[in-house]
Amino acid sequence: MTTTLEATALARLTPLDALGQAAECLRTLAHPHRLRIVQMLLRDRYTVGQLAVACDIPSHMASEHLRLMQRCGFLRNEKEGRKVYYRIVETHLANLMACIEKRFGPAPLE
Amino acid sequence: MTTTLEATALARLTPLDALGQAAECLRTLAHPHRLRIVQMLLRDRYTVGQLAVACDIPSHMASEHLRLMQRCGFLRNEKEGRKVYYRIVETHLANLMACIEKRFGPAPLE
DNA sequence: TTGACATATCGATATGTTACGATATAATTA
DNA sequence: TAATTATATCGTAACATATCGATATGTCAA
Repeated sequence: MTTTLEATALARLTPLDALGQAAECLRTLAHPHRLRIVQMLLRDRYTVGQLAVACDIPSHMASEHLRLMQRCGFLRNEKEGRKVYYRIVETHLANLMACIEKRFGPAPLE
Repeated sequence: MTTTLEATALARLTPLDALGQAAECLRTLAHPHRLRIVQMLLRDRYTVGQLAVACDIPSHMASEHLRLMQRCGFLRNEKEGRKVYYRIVETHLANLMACIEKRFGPAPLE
């Protein structure tokens, strides 16, 4: 290849290892049920069971989705009796979700 | 489960099939080399070979990444001789990438 | 203390993704 | 025409992910 890139063209690019972290977060987010869960948790906190009902999945699957997102630093949980409430702690998720909603329709009947 | 959700809590949520499309797009984006490619293409158009050099990958892999993103509607290509230039056509990618850069560091030395 | 409930974990299986080498196509140059 | 360059495709092996049923743990209520 004769192709060489100007130094200026490569400047100001996010380093690859940071993009690797970003990719991991995006992969974690890239699931319809997890997106719904995030969308709900951006409005309020919910229990595993409530989220499972809203996604129409068994609660042990909701639990697994929540575990993945918690491992990514998106969520934190609060035990209350035998229920476990989850809520968003990663503040950037609101912006990201807003982007997604702008593209894919936020909710019908704006 | 005793849990029932208020109608209002479920209102204004993006329907699951739209979230499925969103998830597919996010999965396509969720790769460090593809993120770098998108970041570069948001600044200018580049050939397969140039992108391959920037990502330090063989050009047939860059080609594959570009194919995936084109299939998602993110990119379009323009043949010029034996070179093929790619550019962004999905306008929402700029916003999304801005979100990602805000979280993971856009580029060193702002 | 027993039974029901809410959540979490485990192991197995199915499916999807990534990267690679080999090869193909198409355009350019010698 | 033959060799070279740029890109694309194919088959495949390694690896990751999703889902499921079964089971475990912790909490509450009768």
